[in-house]
Amino acid sequence: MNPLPPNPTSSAAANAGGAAVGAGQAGASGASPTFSPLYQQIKALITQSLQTGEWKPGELIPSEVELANRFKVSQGTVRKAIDELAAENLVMRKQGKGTFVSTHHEARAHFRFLRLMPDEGVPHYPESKFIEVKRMRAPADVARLLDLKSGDAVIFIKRVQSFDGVPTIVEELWLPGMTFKGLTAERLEEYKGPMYGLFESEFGTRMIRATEKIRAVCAAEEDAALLRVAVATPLLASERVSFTYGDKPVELRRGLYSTEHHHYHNELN
Amino acid sequence: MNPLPPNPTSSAAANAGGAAVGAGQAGASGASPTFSPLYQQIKALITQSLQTGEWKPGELIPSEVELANRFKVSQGTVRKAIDELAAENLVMRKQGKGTFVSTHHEARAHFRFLRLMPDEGVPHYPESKFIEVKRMRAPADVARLLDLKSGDAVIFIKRVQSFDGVPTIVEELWLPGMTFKGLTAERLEEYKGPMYGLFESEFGTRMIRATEKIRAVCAAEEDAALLRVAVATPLLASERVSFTYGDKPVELRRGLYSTEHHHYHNELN
DNA sequence: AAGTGGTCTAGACCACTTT
DNA sequence: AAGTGGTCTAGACCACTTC
Repeated sequence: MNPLPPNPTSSAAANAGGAAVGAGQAGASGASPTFSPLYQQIKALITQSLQTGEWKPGELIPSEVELANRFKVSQGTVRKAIDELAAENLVMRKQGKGTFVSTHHEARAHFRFLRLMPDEGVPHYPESKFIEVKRMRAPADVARLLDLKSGDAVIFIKRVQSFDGVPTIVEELWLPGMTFKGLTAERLEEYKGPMYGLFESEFGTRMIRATEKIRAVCAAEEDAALLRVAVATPLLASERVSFTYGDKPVELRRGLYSTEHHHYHNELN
Repeated sequence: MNPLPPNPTSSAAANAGGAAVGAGQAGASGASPTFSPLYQQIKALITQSLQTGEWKPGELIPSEVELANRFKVSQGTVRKAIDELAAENLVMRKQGKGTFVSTHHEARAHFRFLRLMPDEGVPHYPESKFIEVKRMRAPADVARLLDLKSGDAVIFIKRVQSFDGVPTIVEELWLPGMTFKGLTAERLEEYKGPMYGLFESEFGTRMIRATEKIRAVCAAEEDAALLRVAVATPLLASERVSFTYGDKPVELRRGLYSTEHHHYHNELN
């Protein structure tokens, strides 16, 4: 679209040759209502290819030189676009090898969204036990957070996670039924590794960021039993909404964390 | 130091003119044990000027062109150094105006380290009531976290913070006595604004990052009274260590947060 | 008009990885 | 040797702010 116009408007700087990208600028002279820098346009195009699956998680994307040729911009401009994507953890650069699409199938990815750390020793990967998996209609609060209509189909999951055999997390998840059609208890149980890896590989949905709200609560009877703690033990209550491309919410997760031997870790910059 | 040598080693690339910076390279030919990129060396030099107070919080630092001339490198190299400093919140760039040293005397800085948000409405700035301010000897655990020796002089502060008149946070702070010599209850009470602003202006110590550990606990009698909640109410317990330049720990803060009307907010990327 | 940071280009060489 | 990302330079123009 908009291929190689004279481009008289005040947009890209020394873009002498004329560019194959020109998303932000209307054809009219003078007025440029929605201007955005070239590298942002390139970044959007690359993100689009990530979203559509042209390059899949774990795969190598084209080199900077190749992308520069494709988009008819300089390598430096592509570099700046990829720099931002790397900062957002959408891709990973490896010197000498290339740039790879990020994936949740990695040890280091496991603790990107789970900030619960053991008080002593290195973090281990938790073991999951599923309590319940069912389809249901979204309650009003769930629907609101997932950008659905009240009563829309959702998948509900309840599970307990244990570290070294010690039950530590009990959590409930709600997923949009449309996006995760065909997700069953069997597939969850037979799948080894993080749930986000399953979502990514089997349902083409990659979580790229999340917001979390945390409070302190008292353990109710049922949760206390699952975590094997006394009733009224104080627990961390986390409500997490995860987003995929386009800031679309695709998971609501409400967890109760026992902080007997673990703590929630955060870095403030 | 090391001014304008022929610089035959394999360090900076097209650094044709010879550089005024050459920190990483020993004069010997061949071996370069602790090589670091030019822009990292520039970044370190700028950080040093921030630390020594050559440019004070809130002030304008020299322009990119000026710094490029001073360090005898290109503007692009200075730019990359400043880019990283801006990403770490040590400086703030403002197009057309210049680059400013970050300061805690800003509305937006107040909630950089305090992630407790009201469930409804916009965050207000809390009111402080000091319960206790005294000098003491550092207990072993405090000394360890502040990189002091057990028994070293520390300043202890206990206070309650209220939002819109509702007591919400009770916290205890420990500060190295050497760094904050002369800090008294009077100065704390007469000072309006965030404590980090006081530390920055009066003691020349700027907090630049922090790590936080959070757990859930039950309110003990004394804390319950201060927060006006029932005994055994679940509270968030935060332990925060703040660092200044050179990753030097200079504050330990243990806080109890009531999550009746507030929650701890976090963004996961 | 002059100065600042922001974007873009073109070309060079370096460090690392693979062939 | 060839290809990749990483660093560095030099020069241009743009958007924004101040004089």
